[in-house]
Amino acid sequence: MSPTSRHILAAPAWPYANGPRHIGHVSGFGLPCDMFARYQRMAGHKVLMVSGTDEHGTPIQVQADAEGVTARQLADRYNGVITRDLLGLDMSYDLFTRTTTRNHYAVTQELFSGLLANGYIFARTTKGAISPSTGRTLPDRYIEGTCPICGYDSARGDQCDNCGNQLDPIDLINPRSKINGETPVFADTEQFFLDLPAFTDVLGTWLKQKQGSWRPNVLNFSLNLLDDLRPRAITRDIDWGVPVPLDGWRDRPDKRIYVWFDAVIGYLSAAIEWSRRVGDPDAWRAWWQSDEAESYYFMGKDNIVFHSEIWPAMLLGYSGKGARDGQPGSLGALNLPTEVVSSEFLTMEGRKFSSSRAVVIYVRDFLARYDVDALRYYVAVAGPENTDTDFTWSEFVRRNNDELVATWGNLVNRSVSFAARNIGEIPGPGTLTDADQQALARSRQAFELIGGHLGRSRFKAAITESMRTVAEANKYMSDQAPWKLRESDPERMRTILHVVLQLVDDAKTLMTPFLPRSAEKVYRMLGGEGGWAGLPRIDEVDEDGGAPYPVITGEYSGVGRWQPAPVRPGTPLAPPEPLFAKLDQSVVDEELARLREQG
RNA sequence: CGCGGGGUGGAGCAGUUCGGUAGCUCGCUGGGCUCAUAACCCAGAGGUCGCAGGUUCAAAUCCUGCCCCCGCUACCA
Repeated sequence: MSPTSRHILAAPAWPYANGPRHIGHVSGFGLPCDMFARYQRMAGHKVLMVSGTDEHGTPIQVQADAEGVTARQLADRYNGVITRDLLGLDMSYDLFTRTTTRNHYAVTQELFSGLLANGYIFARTTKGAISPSTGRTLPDRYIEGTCPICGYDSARGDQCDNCGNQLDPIDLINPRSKINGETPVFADTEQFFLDLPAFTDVLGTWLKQKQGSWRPNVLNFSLNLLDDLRPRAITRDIDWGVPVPLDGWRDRPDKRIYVWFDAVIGYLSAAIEWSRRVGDPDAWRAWWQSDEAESYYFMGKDNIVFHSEIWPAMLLGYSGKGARDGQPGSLGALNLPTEVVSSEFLTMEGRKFSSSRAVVIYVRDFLARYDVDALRYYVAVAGPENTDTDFTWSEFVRRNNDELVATWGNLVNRSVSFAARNIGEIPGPGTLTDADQQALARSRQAFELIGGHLGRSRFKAAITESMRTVAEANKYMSDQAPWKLRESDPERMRTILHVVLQLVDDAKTLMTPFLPRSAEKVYRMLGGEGGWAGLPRIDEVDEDGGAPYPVITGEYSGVGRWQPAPVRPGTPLAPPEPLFAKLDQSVVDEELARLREQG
């Protein structure tokens, strides 16, 4: 059974570097993407999972100003924080980098230049809001004033929250900056625009091919947007961002490429950076330019438009495939996403996550108190895969205790400790009964079934099926009751234990994409040597002697395979430590109290 | 306002594409077992699928209208 090895790009959204990650940030797309990538690697495919921190844009600039630091300093800080958050989650990035690298600047400018050369980017003068004290673009949502329609005095620049009407900030009565209260100036400003309407037909043809394979929340939404594509400004009056690569613009301190334009390019630039770091500068092409290559993008529902319309339009335009055709840029033609996988949102105890209102649990705080696999299990089984879901501490404790500990943790514990105390090693099989054969066959069949779910990003179905497989192993052990045979039939007892431990070993493999760290423990428990799950690490790197920065990377090839592996009779066994910690009910009250204190 | 997603036993969800006596996990009740982190195994109770109509021999599943929650609506990311 040697499936054709495919090249699979796993592309999780880039976290914005304005603060530490909370579990809402990572539950929708980060962890699911990691589960997907881990499965695909185990299935024998060549996976490239790249991402990084998204560090440009107005919010970081504003926050930096407020703290009296530079945008660069703020980005450095949160790049470090987020990198550690994601490492703690065992996210198996081949490269987790950032958007403030020279490489990323160069790739962004190349995409810009290619789109410009093909006529898909044009300059236009528009009237925009400018902060008089800084000269920077003041985005609509940073402006408030009195609604010209209903008179509400805290209308936002783009919409009135009172009457619901869409607004233009220039129409607001007494407009003011939400940043510092000053009155914005509406001035003519020249910006570059991406000609999205030039891609309406190509995008429509492409999206319609995805009927039946993409989740409906992405596809229906994206198809609908096609009717109203308009040119989108891709530069801003700001000094924090990628410079516009044109004479007369390059050195201007007041014009930069818009953060979203450069952020999505990160998927490509990070792949290129990874290639250089592994010493094979063209390696990225296998994931971006081969007809057979596949790419899967994971994000929250608020980012669908950037991944299903804008980024594909950029890829098409750069490749010379829009309404005006053109030539591919110097990198060559680039592939469109195979699939855009969007999650819905996680809420927290019935409310939206909000750092400012302290409705939040940060990844680092969570991991300081609980197992990473307890969180990964919760996200897999109860995450916002198809609908918004609510994280509650009581549900977390229940899922941990009554499902993860009771079912999987206990199977490992009862089987390994029984075998360790009564035999001391993995016993060999005697004659297998029908029940034995059947249990082993069911376990083998689970690989295809669960693998199918994982390959289609159906994580909830996959983990549920995995747990069902574990429950069947528990039932097999109960039915066979080896503890009754210690005196009467030790040979039969050894056979049963052999089968049970084989089931445990299989289940460990099935659990690896979801719960890599505990799978690693079970692997060792059963005598495995070397690495199994492939855990990431942080390296300090730099570019040509520039300032060092941390990246997540790791060696994930040659680790566990998605197939049963025979246990080795004779392997010594020791009574195990519990795989997962059972949580006391008081955890719920403590965490709720902590939330109240913060809020 | 428009568009998209969701509204299924106590809790959390699947099922709705191709309509046919409502399914999973947990909890609950009763029983069993004792290898195991009072974990494991068996049996049972519990819902008519947001609301109101309609189509059909038959609807959670199709059609119409309405209500509620979430997101997007393009210079927040």
